Amino acid sequence: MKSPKGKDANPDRVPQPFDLEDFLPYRLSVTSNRVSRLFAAQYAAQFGLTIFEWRVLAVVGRLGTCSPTAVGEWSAMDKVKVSRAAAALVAKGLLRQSLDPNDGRGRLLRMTRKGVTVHTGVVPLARGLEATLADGLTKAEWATLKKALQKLSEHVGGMVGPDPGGAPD
Amino acid sequence: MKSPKGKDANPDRVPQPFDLEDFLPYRLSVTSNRVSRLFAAQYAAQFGLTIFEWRVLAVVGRLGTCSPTAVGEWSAMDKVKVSRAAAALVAKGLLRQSLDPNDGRGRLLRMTRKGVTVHTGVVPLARGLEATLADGLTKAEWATLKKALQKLSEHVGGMVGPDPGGAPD
DNA sequence: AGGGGGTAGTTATAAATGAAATCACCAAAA
DNA sequence: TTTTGGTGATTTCATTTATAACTACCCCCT
Repeated sequence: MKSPKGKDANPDRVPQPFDLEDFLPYRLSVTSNRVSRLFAAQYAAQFGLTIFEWRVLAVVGRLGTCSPTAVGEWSAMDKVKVSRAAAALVAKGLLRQSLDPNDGRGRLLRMTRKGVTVHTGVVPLARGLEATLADGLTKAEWATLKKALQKLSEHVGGMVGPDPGGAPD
Repeated sequence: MKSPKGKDANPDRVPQPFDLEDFLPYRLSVTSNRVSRLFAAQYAAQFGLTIFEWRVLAVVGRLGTCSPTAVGEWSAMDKVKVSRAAAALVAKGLLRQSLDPNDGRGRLLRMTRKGVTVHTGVVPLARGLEATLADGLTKAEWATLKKALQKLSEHVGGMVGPDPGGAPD
């Protein structure tokens, strides 16, 4: 329950009331976490994937064979997360990792047949879940939400370090 | 950099392109994390507080003397997080914890004088930072963003377990 | 040709987290 | 009054996650 019922017969609070409920960073965090948990539960239940694994799979699906670095750039994940998620996907047989013939340091990730199968299964799930989110809002609200998040993200991105991947989708 | 420059001369991607960039849960997560890191850095630098400590302080400031459970309800934090953050605040001398005279199991949290001082210092910082976020958007976008997050949060809250507090503000 | 400085990716170490166990207590029923 | 089931809060422990260190390599410069 969000706003506990009981009367607050409490005298000793500070003068200028500050409400977390109305504070955007808080709202953003709470909403993001709830959404993430919902999606994570579904990815896990239906395909045994974590959010980060799903992100990596999505990027490799999108780009085709590509480097872990590229995956990181497209998924806002740091290299450690990419490395671990990719290793997990390789272990599950959804991805293959090979050496980059053009750069001895680099690696290349590509989907296996099984990876493609899973990918084509997860994408509709993701889209479907996203659609159920959209259900709760008007078309206009949804559009503005997306745009506003994008703008906020860029605006803030300028005053903060590189993305570590953070909380899951 | 978000969209790496290089042409993708890559043939082997899946048929139906799926773009993480355009996927709301992803955008929400990335934005939330960036905002959280920005705020966390400021709270830490200026007042030596973590996000969770700040949340607890904000709630106790808002409600006055109250139980850890109440703090959890108002801050979307689970009891373990509240317990730890409260302990840290007590150690820092910003909060005092006492026994609930009406219930031997319960505890009561109240701010010390020092706690009040810090609170009245952090609140303007938080408001100021929030205002710089708002700078990046139009008034209308900001308002819709808040409303949309609220609605989304409630909409999703219905299909997911209780809030664990998750990623910081 | 052989440093020096830099990048790609992985691995190790330390700190943060969450689930479950624990402790102390309450309140209702027998 | 003792038992039983349950709640508030803390603590423990296994896992997750972040930070830092490391390995292997590239490339430019001299």
